[in-house]
Amino acid sequence: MRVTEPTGRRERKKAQTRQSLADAALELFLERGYDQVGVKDVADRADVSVTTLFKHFSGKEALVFDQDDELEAELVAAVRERPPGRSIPQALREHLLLKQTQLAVHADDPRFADFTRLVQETPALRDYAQRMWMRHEAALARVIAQAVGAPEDDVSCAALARFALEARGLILRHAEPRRAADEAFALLEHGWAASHPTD
Amino acid sequence: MRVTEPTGRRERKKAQTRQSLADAALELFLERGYDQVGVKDVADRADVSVTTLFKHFSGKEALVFDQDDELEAELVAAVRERPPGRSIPQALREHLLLKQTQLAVHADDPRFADFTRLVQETPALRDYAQRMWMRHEAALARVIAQAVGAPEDDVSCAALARFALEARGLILRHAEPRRAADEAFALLEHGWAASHPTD
DNA sequence: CTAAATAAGTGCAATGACTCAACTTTCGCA
DNA sequence: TGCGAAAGTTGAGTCATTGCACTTATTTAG
Repeated sequence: MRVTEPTGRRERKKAQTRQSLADAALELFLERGYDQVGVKDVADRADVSVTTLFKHFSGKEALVFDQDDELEAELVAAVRERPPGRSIPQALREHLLLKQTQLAVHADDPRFADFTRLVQETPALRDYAQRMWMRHEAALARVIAQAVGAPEDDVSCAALARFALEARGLILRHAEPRRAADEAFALLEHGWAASHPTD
Repeated sequence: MRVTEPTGRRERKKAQTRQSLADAALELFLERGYDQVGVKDVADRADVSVTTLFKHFSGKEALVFDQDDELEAELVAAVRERPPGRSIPQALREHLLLKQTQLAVHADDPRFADFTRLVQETPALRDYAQRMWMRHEAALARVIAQAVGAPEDDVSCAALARFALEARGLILRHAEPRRAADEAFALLEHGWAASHPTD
């Protein structure tokens, strides 16, 4: 009964069909556009049944985003392991910008460029991505509270967490992300500094 | 060709069926719970066809919320007609709290209490209500920008608008709304004061 | 006052995402 | 080897939402 190491052919096959589905989905969405592709089409191209598709992914939108856990870990790390002298809002601003820049860096990879364009141009996916980030609001609030020694359910920490994540949407839609981030976070940094001068 | 006064049997009938639908929906949702009621059931009780239902309401969730325009007007007014000496974040905090308190005031009306409980306990409705507020983000951002003489698309104004509306969700889920509002808005008030000392 | 324009409402079929129940196949492991 | 769990399948079904063709009532222009 091993806990680590997935071990086995079975798991590999499972991972493989999952991957086939994700690949098929991305291909089709890029070819025809998200709304022009049915769940059925994706399942067909991956050569599995629709039911199987839903055993692997919680919904149509999830076919495109395979991150989630990673995302939360990075977010928490950005706060917990921020360099000394950098405030929490600053650390969050930099983290969000970094994630944006990562996209720009891969801009030469046409796959990546097309993918981001797809997400930005499809309302359903844009919204899903935002909710995906918001899903980690609680975790972020918790780590902030820990960092400043506040109670777990402290409202200002929860507020900072939500506002910072929400700021991502603001940054995304603006042509000049850096400037947008600075202006949006100015609000949070000053406000936060007023009650937590040292963090 | 009259512009004011809707005048006419047609409009009256239309308003009536709309009302029947809203009433039927609320009754059924309270009786059985939102998810246990189909759109068909609502249409049947109001004695209209499903197609007609969708001519009156944009979706199932909309059956419960008949406000929207009013909401935006009040929000804009709260900023534009704020008493002298009160900052914009303060005005918004008070406005949101007022809307909360309005519910508490009607707490003796069992209809109202049940209604709010229904909304809070049904994820689909909770989310819809939040999106309903967020729909006025742009309008709020615009009126804030006007109030401080900033360009229409100023990022700090957009940020304040979004954060303030988003704060509503935070306030809602806390047991002590007043305190939650104070803590969440402290962030915004201090941050805003730093760059707009006089508003 | 009547006829044409307009708008409300109906019935029905279709689509598309998602679920369920009852299997069959395929591994992993004792 | 052989059993049980996990992966996958099939097929039918639910539910919100939309499009289409049609009827009926109400306006309104002439």
